[in-house]
Amino acid sequence: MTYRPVRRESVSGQVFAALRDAILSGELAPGDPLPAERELAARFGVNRQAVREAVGRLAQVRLVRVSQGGNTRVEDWRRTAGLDIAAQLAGSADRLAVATLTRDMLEMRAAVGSDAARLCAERADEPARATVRALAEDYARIGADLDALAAANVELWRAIVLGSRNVAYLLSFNSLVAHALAIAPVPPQQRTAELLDVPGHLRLARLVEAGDAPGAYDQAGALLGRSITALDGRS
Amino acid sequence: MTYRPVRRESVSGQVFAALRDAILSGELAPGDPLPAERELAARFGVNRQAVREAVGRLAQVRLVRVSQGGNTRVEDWRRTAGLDIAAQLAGSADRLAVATLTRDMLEMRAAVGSDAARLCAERADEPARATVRALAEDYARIGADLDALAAANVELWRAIVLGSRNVAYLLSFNSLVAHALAIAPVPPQQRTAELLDVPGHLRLARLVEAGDAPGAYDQAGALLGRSITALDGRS
DNA sequence: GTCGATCGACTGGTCCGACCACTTGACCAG
DNA sequence: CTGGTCAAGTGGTCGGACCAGTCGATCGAC
Repeated sequence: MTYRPVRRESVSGQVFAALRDAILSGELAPGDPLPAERELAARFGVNRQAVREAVGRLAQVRLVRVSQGGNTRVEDWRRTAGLDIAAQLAGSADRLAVATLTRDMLEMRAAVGSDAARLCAERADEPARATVRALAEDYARIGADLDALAAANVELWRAIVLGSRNVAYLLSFNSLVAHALAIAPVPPQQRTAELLDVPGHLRLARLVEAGDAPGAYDQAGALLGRSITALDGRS
Repeated sequence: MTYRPVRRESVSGQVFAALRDAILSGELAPGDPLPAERELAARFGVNRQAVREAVGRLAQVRLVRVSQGGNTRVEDWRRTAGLDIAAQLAGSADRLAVATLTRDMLEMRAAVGSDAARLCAERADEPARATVRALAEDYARIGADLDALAAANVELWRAIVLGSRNVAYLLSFNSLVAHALAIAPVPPQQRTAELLDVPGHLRLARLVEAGDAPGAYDQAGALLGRSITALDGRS
């Protein structure tokens, strides 16, 4: 048998998850007041502090809005929540399938990634270009191990995004990576075509290093687009 | 004189802000252990609960990682943090200028927005298309009031992003909008050219409604790119 | 001396019960 | 109708206690 880490979640974490799911699933509709903290504490059978921590985290991701004296109200996550809750949308959201979510992430990755490659070719400094080149060469040395390729792929792309000198892209990239791990492990078999295209990645690195912005943009789009079409079939 | 809301921030909010700034500014380096909660409470002169709430929020945005028994350690926000902290990077981050951050946001908006327009033209259902059309017509009726245009612009784009049926884009859009409000009010004078191009927005809406994906993509890119170049000059 | 178990100090996690600060709405006087 | 008062309810803070893990120093067996 395989040994996996024992499930060990803090009380406040469980409360957070429960409320989050209730909100994302629509059970608690936008505008609804959350039950009072004291009541939630009683209902969950935990201390009020635990509830407060959970609510604080919910507020941090803008799933609720608290106001002293007044009620804590459920926000409309479609209008307020940020990319960081995407992963947690998988099971809980209305009828949102994992496949759809994955497709969405891949699409965004393609849009952001190719523009980052363009900017990287345009304004990365020398060290950054060298890093991209080195990581691309590492990538080429790996072989056919899909998991290793996926890991190295993340590092290569991180270097490209860093080279783009665009913080927004960098932070989005972090979210996408984090969620890719959180959701279904981004079916690597669906990324086979992309990951195994070693020459394509080398070419991308060369274009970036040469400062060929349009070329890098196109090549990045070609690479990243592959996994999307691989995933299509319903849509 | 103008009356603005009195500044009123909760204790835990202040602690959160202080620690966040210390991390984003590099004062607390990645890997560093955070002082113990009890000590932070003493140093800030607040109760430990307040500290705990602040730390919980920091963990939620992945600026720190807590582990029972062990120390709470500072994460490398460049590798872990999500888009939601972007706004708060403005003053605190290393040497990150507001102008750069704004440019980054605009660039991302352009990349995401134009692809969203493409997808919206491709797979929005009828009601969604009708909404886009209606909002574009509203937009055209506003006139030269830049603030009103900016507000209507957000709604129009929200409809387009919704029509794209891509949740990742939707959530990113939320973050971008939220932060645009948080940072410098996105110098509207730098968006003048974009905002005042009413025919351009109407054309975009028509292309979306007609299902012309490439056309919508190009038109969106043209509109959104304008504010970036308007902001350039150093770069 | 090396290895391993033990133990204690320290850190985060939870709980209790109390009080403060604020909002809301009912009520009442003008 | 207006404005003020008041009580109830809600979030915010406090302190002090104890539980539950981690980590390193210590000490015994080999």
